[in-house]
Amino acid sequence: MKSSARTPAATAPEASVDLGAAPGCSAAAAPAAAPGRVPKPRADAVRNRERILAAAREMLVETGAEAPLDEIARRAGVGNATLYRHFPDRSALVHHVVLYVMDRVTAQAEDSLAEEVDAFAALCRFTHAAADERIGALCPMLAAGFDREHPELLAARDALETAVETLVATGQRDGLLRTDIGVGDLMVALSQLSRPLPGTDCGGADRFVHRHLQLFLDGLRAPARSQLPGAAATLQDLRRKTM
Amino acid sequence: MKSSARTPAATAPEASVDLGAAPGCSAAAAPAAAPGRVPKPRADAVRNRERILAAAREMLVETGAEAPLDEIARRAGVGNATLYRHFPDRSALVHHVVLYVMDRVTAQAEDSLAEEVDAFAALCRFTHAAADERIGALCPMLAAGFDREHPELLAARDALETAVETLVATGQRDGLLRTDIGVGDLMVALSQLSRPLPGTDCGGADRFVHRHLQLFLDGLRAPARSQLPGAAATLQDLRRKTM
DNA sequence: CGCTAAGCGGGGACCGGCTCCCCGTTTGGT
DNA sequence: ACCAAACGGGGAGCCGGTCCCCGCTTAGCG
Repeated sequence: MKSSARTPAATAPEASVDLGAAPGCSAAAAPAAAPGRVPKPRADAVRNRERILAAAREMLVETGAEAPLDEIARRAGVGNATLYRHFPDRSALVHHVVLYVMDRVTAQAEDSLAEEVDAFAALCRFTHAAADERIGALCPMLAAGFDREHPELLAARDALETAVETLVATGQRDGLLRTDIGVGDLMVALSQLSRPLPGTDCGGADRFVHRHLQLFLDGLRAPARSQLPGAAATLQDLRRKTM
Repeated sequence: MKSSARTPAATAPEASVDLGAAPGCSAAAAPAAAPGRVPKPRADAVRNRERILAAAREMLVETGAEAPLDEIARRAGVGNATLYRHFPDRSALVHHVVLYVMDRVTAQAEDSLAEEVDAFAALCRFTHAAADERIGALCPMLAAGFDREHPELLAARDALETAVETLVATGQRDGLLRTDIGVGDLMVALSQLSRPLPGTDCGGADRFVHRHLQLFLDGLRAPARSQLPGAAATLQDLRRKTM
């Protein structure tokens, strides 16, 4: 691993999008140390928050971006009010889930390159790992409007992009990866192949995902077996449509 | 090409699901011949029916299985009442769209095998053609419950399956296609890769679909470049989850 | 050229599901 | 043991989709 803050977003309570550090009054009571820091998070509150986040990730992945919030709450084992207390609205929830997953995927990209024997092996490991993180299920949410311009999101995206870019470039430099493909090709195909097919509770399809990714990766190997139509998909191409 | 009624379903008005092919008698008068035969379809009625079907195919492909029917009507340039007059409910409409597309894809499979130089070339042609027919957009609808057991649908599915099965088997027999994959692998990956990514009006993504399919096909070529996890996906595997 | 009814179009009522709030109750923290 | 932060369930409000009703258009035919 090398850069990009990892662990924080994953588990830490971390102030919600909205609550800024506004309250100017501060010097007062015991719990609040810094100027206007929220007094304290209660133990079960943070636990519930994480349960909700986990359930939301599952539901969003299975059911899609328009999964009923009440159902997410039910699955998390909390009342719906609790969910709305932690995340003011749907987009806030999606926002945090997306950040969480992107962060983990970026970490996978960095770890893969650092730890695998060659760049192609790293690419394979990254690809399969990203699929396990259900990265494919996220694209619909990213595409579905919402927070396109949010700085946190942009930062996460950039981190992911550079990590994968490095992975691809290294593979091509070492002659292991065909040179007529771009980062965009990898990311789009990865998203598509790992997308859960609706209707199934991602129960059986999963068995196949890794097979198909492996087949795709075989097609990516260095001696190109065919000439591809169109031009390599760059990051700009993605940006214009996916984000 | 070899079997399976083709052209009829494509353009002909073709009796709706409900009205059976009862006409045993024929000799009688001009409009109403047999007991309760519909007198006649009016010219603009059949034209509207086709406009609706075409618009529905577009919308279902772009927006997904839950596209608003009123919007389909609007795009077809007819009133919503007209749509409901032709297709009593959503599932009837979807039913016809699915049949139409499956029929065309089956035809592509048969033609490809008959006309291409070798089985792998046939497989490539079929795959790209099926993507152009937006077969990927259909799976969600098939999965979304509805008419799983309808005989017309089962027949269409069987026809498609045998056609593709032949394609794959021939390729494997001739040593052009790796033998550790099954029809299911091809169909699922094809569906996934050709699925429109939501949010985009399938405008830009299309450019990439064929690139990625080609990459996947390269991975399918005969000297297998890796060992695949899991077992080849058979038709039974698909049946249990996709239909 | 005019008749007849099949077909058309738009507006609106019904309905189901999702969002979000309110208030009595529980529970963690000191 | 106290207090307030947090919880949970129930329900009002709302939005969007489905489907029907009625006056108008127009194809088909003598």
